[in-house]
Amino acid sequence: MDQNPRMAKAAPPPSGTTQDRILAAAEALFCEVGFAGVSARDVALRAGAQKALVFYYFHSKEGLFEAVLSRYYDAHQAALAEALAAAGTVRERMHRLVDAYLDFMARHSAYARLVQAELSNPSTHPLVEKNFAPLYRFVEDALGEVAPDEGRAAARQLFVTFQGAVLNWCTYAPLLSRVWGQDPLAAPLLEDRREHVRWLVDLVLDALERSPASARRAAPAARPKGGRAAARGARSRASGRVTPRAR
Amino acid sequence: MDQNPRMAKAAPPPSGTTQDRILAAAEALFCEVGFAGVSARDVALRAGAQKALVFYYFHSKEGLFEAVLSRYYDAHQAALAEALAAAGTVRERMHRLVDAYLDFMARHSAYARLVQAELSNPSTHPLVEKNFAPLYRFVEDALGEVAPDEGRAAARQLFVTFQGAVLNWCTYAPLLSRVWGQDPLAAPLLEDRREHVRWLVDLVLDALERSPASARRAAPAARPKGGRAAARGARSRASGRVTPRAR
DNA sequence: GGTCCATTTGACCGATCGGTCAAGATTCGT
DNA sequence: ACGAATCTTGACCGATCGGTCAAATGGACC
Repeated sequence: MDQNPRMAKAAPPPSGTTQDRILAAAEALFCEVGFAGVSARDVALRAGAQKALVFYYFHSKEGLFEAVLSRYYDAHQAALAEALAAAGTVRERMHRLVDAYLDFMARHSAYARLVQAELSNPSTHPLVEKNFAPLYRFVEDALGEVAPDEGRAAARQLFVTFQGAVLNWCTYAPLLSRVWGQDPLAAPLLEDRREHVRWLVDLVLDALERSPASARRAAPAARPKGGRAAARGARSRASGRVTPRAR
Repeated sequence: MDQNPRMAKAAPPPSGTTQDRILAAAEALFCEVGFAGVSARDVALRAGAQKALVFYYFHSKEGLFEAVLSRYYDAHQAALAEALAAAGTVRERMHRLVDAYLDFMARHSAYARLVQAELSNPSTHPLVEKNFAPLYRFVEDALGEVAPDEGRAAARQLFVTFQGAVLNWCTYAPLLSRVWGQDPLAAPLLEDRREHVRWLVDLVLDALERSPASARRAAPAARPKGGRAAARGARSRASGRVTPRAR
């Protein structure tokens, strides 16, 4: 009886402050079993701390979740910003963006699954939205360089498509792994995926370069037609911006 | 968390047997708040039944979840099968498949979100896998008509890409709706999405027809080259394996 | 010494959870 | 009409949940 060593404590050595250890434990646990599946007692146990300390430092379970989420989104946005910062042709920068996204998601697939999981929970997805919105605007700005505002190749369409092409490979990995008998996030299959997404990006960019007007065909009303990037830049407020566009 | 969705108790539609009413209530609740967020008491309350009846008919909460899941997957697979059944060129059938998928997911976006949510839960995703696997093989067989087995345009790559392009539009709808100020699942935006996915399908099919060899470039070994669908059918019937990898 | 303040502890609370049970009510074959 | 099988009820169980609290620690400054 007594304390069963079945629950991995993983970090009983006093690495970092108590607050950091709780945050790290919560991070791991939320990703493993989702928000509802984690109890404050579990978090404290893995952090080698007392349950009450969870509430002392983070006030509530939702506060803890929020802390974990924003830490992740910061890393997420930083990874994408770095990929977009360097110079190069539009095509090179798109490839870098998609590469960085794939690498980040493959490394943090549990986090990606967590976010997708909480999407269905109406009480927690305001938290997700708060982090998602600036990230979306950031990427949409980047896509606005190559894609029109409306029509069947609009920036928002490409965003969802490329985002889904990369993300679902990672979030569906546990399922696909069983169906295929191989891990989609391990070296051979992950590189296959990278090849595919790059191929897809090139396909779309070729089509956009070949006939930029036809891609916009489905858009009915003529729009005021200011500089597209300028209009878009004005829309995204100054606060959320991370990297000024270098072209 | 919040007790908003709990208050839906009185005036249960006397339609159907008690078992059906419980199943319908569970369906709605699981989609609203996920597996962990639903209690047997909630289900019984909404169904206008007694809590013990949930366990009488479905043995456990997981049994109830399994019943809900398989009912949904049956409808899902039926929708896709109908789209693939009719005759036509490969391109027409691919368009119909994607259309049917988009329509089904737009109508059942809550279900799509539920499935994605439970993907992160290792204790429930065997249940999801049991339903996902045959559906995957079914669609992969269809894709095998147009796509090679390996390389950057392999059937499995296209599956994840198109599936993600359609599905994420629906599962991310609550988030995108707030960012855009419009509902992605309502008429105007949903048709925009359909245009985009059709455009994307054409882009890929054109590329595959133009140079079927180059798409397969990354695949080194020459394969026996029997009828692709036949070989795939035999393979998937025989065992869980889909494609032996040579690299 | 003493005092202040952030940190830590362990016991405690009410509510809710999934699941069981024995006994009543209803339906049905005969 | 009668017993058997099926369905329904409400009370009940042990466990766990998020969250609180008063008291104990321990170091920093005077």
